[in-house]
Amino acid sequence: MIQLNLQEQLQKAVLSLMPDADVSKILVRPCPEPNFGDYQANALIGLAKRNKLDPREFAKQVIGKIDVDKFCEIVEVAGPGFLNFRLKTQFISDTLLSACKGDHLFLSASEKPRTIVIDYSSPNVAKPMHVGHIRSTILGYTLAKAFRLLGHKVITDNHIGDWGTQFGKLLFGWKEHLDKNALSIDALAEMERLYKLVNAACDNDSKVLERVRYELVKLQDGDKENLLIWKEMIDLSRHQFDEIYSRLRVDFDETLGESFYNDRLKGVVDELSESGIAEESEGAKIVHFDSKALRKHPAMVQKSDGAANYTTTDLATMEYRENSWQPSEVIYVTDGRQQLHFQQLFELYTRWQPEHEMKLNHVWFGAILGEDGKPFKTRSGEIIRLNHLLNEAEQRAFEVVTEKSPGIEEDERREIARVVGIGALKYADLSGNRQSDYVFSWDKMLSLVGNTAPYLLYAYTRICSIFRKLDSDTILIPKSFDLSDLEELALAKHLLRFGLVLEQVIEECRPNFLCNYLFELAGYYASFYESCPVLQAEGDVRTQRLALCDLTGKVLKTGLETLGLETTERM
RNA sequence: GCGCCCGUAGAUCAACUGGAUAGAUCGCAUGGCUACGAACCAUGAGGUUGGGGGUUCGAAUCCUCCCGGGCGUACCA
Repeated sequence: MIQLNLQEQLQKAVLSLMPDADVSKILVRPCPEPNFGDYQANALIGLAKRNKLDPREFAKQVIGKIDVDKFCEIVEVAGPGFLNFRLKTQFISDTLLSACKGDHLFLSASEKPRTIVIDYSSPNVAKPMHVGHIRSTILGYTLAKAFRLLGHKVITDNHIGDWGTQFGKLLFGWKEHLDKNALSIDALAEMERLYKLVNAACDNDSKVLERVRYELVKLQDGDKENLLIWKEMIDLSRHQFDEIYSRLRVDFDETLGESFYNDRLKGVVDELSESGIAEESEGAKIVHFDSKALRKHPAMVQKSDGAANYTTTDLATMEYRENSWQPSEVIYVTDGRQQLHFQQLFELYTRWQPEHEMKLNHVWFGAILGEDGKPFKTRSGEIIRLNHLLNEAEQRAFEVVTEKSPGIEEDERREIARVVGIGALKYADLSGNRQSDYVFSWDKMLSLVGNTAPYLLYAYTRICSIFRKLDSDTILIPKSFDLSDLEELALAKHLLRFGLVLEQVIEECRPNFLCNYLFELAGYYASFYESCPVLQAEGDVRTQRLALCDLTGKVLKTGLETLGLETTERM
């Protein structure tokens, strides 16, 4: 917020000196080094050079024109022509005060709310959810929260894989090899067993393969029995998905699976053919692209057996979303291996519907690797089931809570362990750059020390602990903030940056920015907590410090909620 | 072959997209509980950012060439 004010004033000042300058890249950002100031602008150097001016001299002229007295001390020129802004304590105090009064929490909702569709999680029916699904689920949900916090309208949609060639194998397996007892114990495990069994049989028995095709065709033609089995498989799968989502506290506005679009697929292919976008090749229908990146990678919209494939389904899905919600942006959260598919899809959709104005955004993430450095694959090797992972997370957290706080009743320790364990798991996934691959490791994923959820939750419980000791009528709104201790000032300045970080999160779709921010906030709070007694302080100082604790607690809680983490008052 | 991504402290990761002395965490070393919760804090050691060349006031970041790794590359999604 303040940063944008400074930026606006700076751009005005530049324009008054250089009326036709492009000021869109004259940005203000936080200083990396507090000794230099609080915010800095460095783009003047380049601008001056391009106009053959002395950068330092130009910077001084800009300072002469800029009007930021309300917020800042004297603006300084440093180095080759940086501008350094240092906030006035009075301004920081005023901002904290208005936050205490509930006017804002260091962020402001967008004046132009956008509608955004976010597509995440998307598990496949009849396959257990495993570690590979967690990134998409957690990332997508967090992004939805962040957009909403900033005032945007979000529609989340779980595009589950409930249609496709795998059902031929599943139907055959279900009819010939189903173990009803196993199905009632763990439906997804049984369905997965059937799939693997038939999949293997197909490789060396052409009769099985024939039968599998036959079952698939019957399903596609609307055979009653096959449809019933298919529906049962979906129901059983969704039941287990919902259990996981409930444990992760993740939800969706819509769950429109692939099959929802079946009726539209033929129409899409026909339109693409009629308009000359798609053409026939070796019995299939494909689309060629002109762009350099895709020239050698045509997309297939209909297989040679006449069935549509996922490109077609995704086109129909996009059309439905555009018609239903008129979003300004559609975000797909999937792993990086699907980059080519989404490039094709986006280009193809724009050719098919040239008038659309949606921003199509593939937010991809890196692979999860096994301990051996090889990619985690569903088919080969062992899968770590999401359920198992969540159990392990809670169990580890329970052991630590029991060790650290044996005085707490077991029921409460269980609840704390749930919040801390699941939180640690989510935080581990969100705190890294989403595009990096990571090696799966129990210890790493469920670590409870260092830059992890427990560190942030612990800071929050210490704040709660202070307020538990207060009388209910204690005044929490000071007259002003002195911020005379360095730790108070550093904490206060960091609070002011909350909104900026959230903007960066939705701009880049990178929740790790928020993790970094909250980790730093907890760090500033810990330092403040060590050197600035709160309850022992007296008078105005006490009130001011209590208010700082309160604001820190609110920002921490809001930030953690945005990451999908619950908080706990004790741990 | 072509395309995309990656290589940063012993390990795991950051670095606000070209900014100032490359930062954290784990581990290691030292100090701090008769202190609002020590799941904490403070201090220290640890780097030729895979390598060479280039662009400029300034490069982990952009260009180029090597070395090493991952993924993708029309009938799975």
